[in-house]
Amino acid sequence: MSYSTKQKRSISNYIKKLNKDFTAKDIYEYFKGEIGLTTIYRFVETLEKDGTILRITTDENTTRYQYIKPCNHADHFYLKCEECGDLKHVDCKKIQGLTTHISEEHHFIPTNTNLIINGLCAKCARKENHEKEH
Amino acid sequence: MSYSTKQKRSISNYIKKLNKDFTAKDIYEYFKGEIGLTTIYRFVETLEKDGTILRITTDENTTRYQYIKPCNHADHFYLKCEECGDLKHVDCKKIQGLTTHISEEHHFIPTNTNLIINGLCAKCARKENHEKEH
DNA sequence: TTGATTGCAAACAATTTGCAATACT
DNA sequence: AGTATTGCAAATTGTTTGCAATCAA
Repeated sequence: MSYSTKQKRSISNYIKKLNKDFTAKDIYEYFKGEIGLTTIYRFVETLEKDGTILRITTDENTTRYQYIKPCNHADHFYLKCEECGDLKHVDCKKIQGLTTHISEEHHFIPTNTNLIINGLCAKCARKENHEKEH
Repeated sequence: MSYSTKQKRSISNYIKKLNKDFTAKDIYEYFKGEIGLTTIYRFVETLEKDGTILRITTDENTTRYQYIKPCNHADHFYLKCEECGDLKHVDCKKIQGLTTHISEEHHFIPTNTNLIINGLCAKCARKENHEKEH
């Protein structure tokens, strides 16, 4: 897709290359001084309506989006560290069959699936262990 | 569970009887003049950490919660209807093995797992079909 | 040239924090 | 009495709007 303005093209290219989810502010920081926040909020909104990007669930209070590659699915799997807040994306195909099966069983039409495993990431778990030793 | 203060008991009773999801402001409006917003935000946060309520996905930019009726295991598995807000609890043992596996793979120590499938429940799907016929 | 788009500044809304008053044990 | 909890006011953070300047066709 080709956009009419420099700003829109820049944002579009950036989020396509980016291999993780993002917030409006992430984009703003990247193009600091080049693109205004207002423009970003406005463009991101149209991208969402287009279906180009997807609004995803997190437990922050900021809106997170993710670019959807034409071939990939709308299911999100995360490991969320309660200590440092890190959100790790996990690719898992097995779970898809499972959720499809359960949905059918309940005559439920799924649109988007979120699996969030809350806990301690490897780094924070290690840190916590060190602290206990002293 | 019994809470030490009047405010906490009031909030707790309110959300248990309420059969839909809610925001901090919803509670505030209900107890207008009786309970301060700050108290609500603070209590709701501890309820979420407890696992008593669940933070759910919406496309508003406010945090929505839903009370979870007690169940014996720490893993939560839900079908969430985007139309009527209904939250159906599903019992599924297979998922436990799967999340354990994913966690180990990433040296992650899980505390609690949430799987939420968003979509249309049977009832709302049926209703939508009827509307299309006219 | 004319209409769409940008981006600053200000408005608005949700949430958090500091702190003094108050409630519980 | 002494600690935990409340709630106001103010601060912070995320998002939206009004509008004049700028860009694209």
